This record gives sequence, C-alpha cells and structure tokens, in this order.
Amino acid sequence: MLHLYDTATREVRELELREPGKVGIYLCGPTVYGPPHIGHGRATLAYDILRRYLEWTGLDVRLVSNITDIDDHIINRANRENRPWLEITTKCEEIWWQAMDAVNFKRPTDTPHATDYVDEMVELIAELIANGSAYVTDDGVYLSVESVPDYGLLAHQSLDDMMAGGGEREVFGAGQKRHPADFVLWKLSKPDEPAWQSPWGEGRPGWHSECVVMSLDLLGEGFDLHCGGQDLRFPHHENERAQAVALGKRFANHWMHHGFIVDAEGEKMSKSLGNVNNLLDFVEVYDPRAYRMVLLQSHYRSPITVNADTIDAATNALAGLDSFVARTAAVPAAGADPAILASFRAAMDDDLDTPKATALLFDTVRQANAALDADDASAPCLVAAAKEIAATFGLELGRVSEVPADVAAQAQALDRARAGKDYATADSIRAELQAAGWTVETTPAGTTVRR
RNA sequence: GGCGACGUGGCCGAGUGGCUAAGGCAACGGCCUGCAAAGCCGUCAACGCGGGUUCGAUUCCCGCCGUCGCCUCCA
Repeated sequence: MLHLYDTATREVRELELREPGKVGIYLCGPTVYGPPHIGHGRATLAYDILRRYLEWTGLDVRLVSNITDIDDHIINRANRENRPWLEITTKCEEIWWQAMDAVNFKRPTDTPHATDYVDEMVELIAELIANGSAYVTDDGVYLSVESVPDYGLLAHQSLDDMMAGGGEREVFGAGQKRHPADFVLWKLSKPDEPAWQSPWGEGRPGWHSECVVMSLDLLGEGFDLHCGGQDLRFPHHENERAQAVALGKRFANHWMHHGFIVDAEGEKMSKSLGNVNNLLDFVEVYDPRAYRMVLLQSHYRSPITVNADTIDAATNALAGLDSFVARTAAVPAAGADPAILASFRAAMDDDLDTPKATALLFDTVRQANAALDADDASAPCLVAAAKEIAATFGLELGRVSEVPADVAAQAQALDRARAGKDYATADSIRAELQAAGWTVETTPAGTTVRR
C-alpha cells in the first residue's frame, strides 16, 4: 500500500483508506483569472501521476479539484480591464482545461465551482457564528483562530511565533479583528462588485470556505487525502482545516504538498515574481511530455529546475523511449515481467519515488532492447513491463505521427536507392528528410520516418 | 526575528553509517551499418567548508558560508 509523507505528522506513513478499495482526494485547483503557468503544471501533473498510479493498483479514485471562480484577483482584473468578471472566469477556465489537456492531465472526477456553493458556504458561516467561533465586523465575517485549539498544525508554528516576525505585508481587515491571524469568511461587497445575499449583508465568500464545503460535500468527513502546493499549507489549508475543526467535523486524514518550480537562479517561479511561464506558450515550443518527464525524474517534494536545458535533456530521453516503442510495435503481446512490476510498485509505494521508478523504466527498456538485439525470448515480457510503467506515468510514447504522402514516397525512394546501391541518392534523400525535421531510421526492414 | 528545506560528476537529479554513490542528458571509444540513425557494450567524472560522535560519515550532531520557501489570500 502507498506510503506518503504527511505534512501534518511530518512523516512518511501509510495512506489509510476510509473505505477499502476507494480513495477520495481533494486537490486545490486554480483561481481562474489568468493563464496557467508552469507551476500550475507541476501542481496538476504531480497528482495526475499519483492518480494514475492509484488506479493502476486497482483503486477506485475520486479526485475532486475545485475551480475558484470568485475572488479579489478576478474582480481586480475585471475592473482594470472594464470587463464583466464572468467573462474572465469563463475564458480563463476554458484556457485552463486547454492547457491541462495539452499536458495530458486526466480530468478530475469532479470539478466543483465556488459560485455553485455559495449557499452552502453561507450555511457554514452561520453555523460558525452560532457556535461562537466566528464573528461579524463592519466589513465581513471572520473566523477566530483562537477558538481552534490546534491551529498551526500544518504551519508547524504557534500563533505567537507566526506573529513574531515576518509582518511586512499588510494585514487584511486589520481594523476590527480580534486577533491578527483571524481570517475572513465573508466579505461585504462594495457597489458594483459581484454579490450574493447573506444574513450579514450582500457580499462574497472568502477564499478558504469553498474548499471546506466542497470537499465535505463531495468526499465526506474524514476523506483520505488533501493535496496542493507547499505554499497552500499555510494559510490556505490551515484555514480550511480550522473551519472544519471549529465545526467539530473530521477533515482530511492525510496532507500531501508538492514542491515548487524554480528558475535557473533557484528562485520560485510564480506570479508574485512576475516571471510567468505561460503553460500554453510552453507546450507550443516544447514537447509537453518532456515536462512530465522532468517531473518524474525528480521527487515531488523537491524544488526542481525547469529551463531549456532540463527540458531538452528530457526531450532527448523521450526520443529514446519513442524509438523503443517504434521498434517494438510488432513484438507480440505478453504478460509484463512480474518482478519488474513488483519493483515498480515498491518504488512508488515509498512516497511516490518516481526517480527510482523512472530509473527502472530506463533499465527495463535497455534490457528489452538487448533482448531484442539478441533475439531472446524474454523480450516480449520486458517490452510489456516497460510499456505498462510508461502508461502508468501518463507518458504517451510512440504516438504515430501523420506522415504525408510525399514524405512516405521519399522514404520509399530512399529504400529503392539503397537497394540499387545508389548511396549518393539515398544520402541526399535522407538529408532532405532530416532537414525537414523528420527522424529517419533506416533498418533492414525498411526506412521509417517520424517527427 | 520564527519555522522549514537544500548545497552530489560538464548539466539535471536520486540515494546510503562501511559492499563498485541510481538514472537521464552531454562527451568519448567499440560493436552494428554502404555511411548514418536507433540499439547494445564500455569509458570519463561528484558528495559546500570546518569541527565533533564513531572502528568508519557523503549520510548523524554542532558551527560557518551560500541558496531557497513559508510567516494573511501565490500551485
């Protein structure tokens, strides 16, 4: 069974399932106010790999990932560009899924929207007020963090310590808060802002409530796993949890957080730094699979470097795998080598050790190639194991590229020239094809071309 | 200031109290090939600095240097 690092307990421990055979996962999704950057790519691919692996082990996975479609960022952009906010969220969500499809992210089983859950959030907030853990001020409703006994569980810092330093940023709603760390549950709206009815006046929900309401609604109390970026650990996840605790409800059993993309200088790549790498631009320039490969070759909790060098290296590694799949197209189907699959499973069960599992994949490919070269009977099982691992990683290998008729004709001409020992012609045809971007592989069985 | 992470060969990136410190990319040599490509075989080369614990440390502890993250709305 899978063992995962749990942020709450700070140890690698077994992912205990509430219900055998089924796993419920909540993944904090995007706020749709801009194009996704490559950091979002890691956020989704890390869990895409987790999800595919869990499914491969035979579990029934329910993956809930929200769309935050009401938020200050959205309102600010709408004001700045003088557009309706709904137009922004609709457009950005469309772009989000376009990018996710491009990196082969398997769609979550549920993608709830914050704006569809406003009534439930209002109910939640009312309950929190009723039991004394939330209070109303001039500008909204706040949760009193002092009413949550183990507040700071995920931050691993006491409230006092958190307050001690760091406060260079402006404290939101500082005026009437009882404690500086109290956070807003409901924001009263200003004129012309999107607003919903509530007992405390027209307004909109704060950031943290939607995830509590939606995860509990779709996955239920004590769901198995809650995921997101390391930056969401605090305050976002801490504050989600605080609301559930204040309600007396069991929340996530296990917390998983992934590391960041850093740039060549080792700095976090994020919107706040302004060095955005738009994911759609990225997949236009590079093979989207190369990004997945870079992620697979490092651990999900490590910060990783994504730049032209690392992507190029991954692209080249992928070329070898594509060649492997191309040369094994005619290898008869067989059961995957069980020892290799067992090693794969052992690596993945150990806190998703994809670097080790990826090393195993390359080693299996090498063994399979050697077996094929030697005409050894073990080849089909090795080939099957390699393909199964790659498929579980979500790597689509050896995609058959469309070969235009004229290119196919050139390949045939190349073969004819070689058959007639007209090597000058053969070489010039090959050079031409290569110049046009085709990978040309001349084998005894004939010439194949692919992109 | 508090909490935390990290510094491994040319590049990326695993890992371990002591057998030959993964894997990928790059480079180089060989086999194969008409020549290539792909593949296979092989070579090259690393644990920030200084102490300590230990029979032994890259791994544990302390200090230093350097980098990064979080500390109220950023995946």
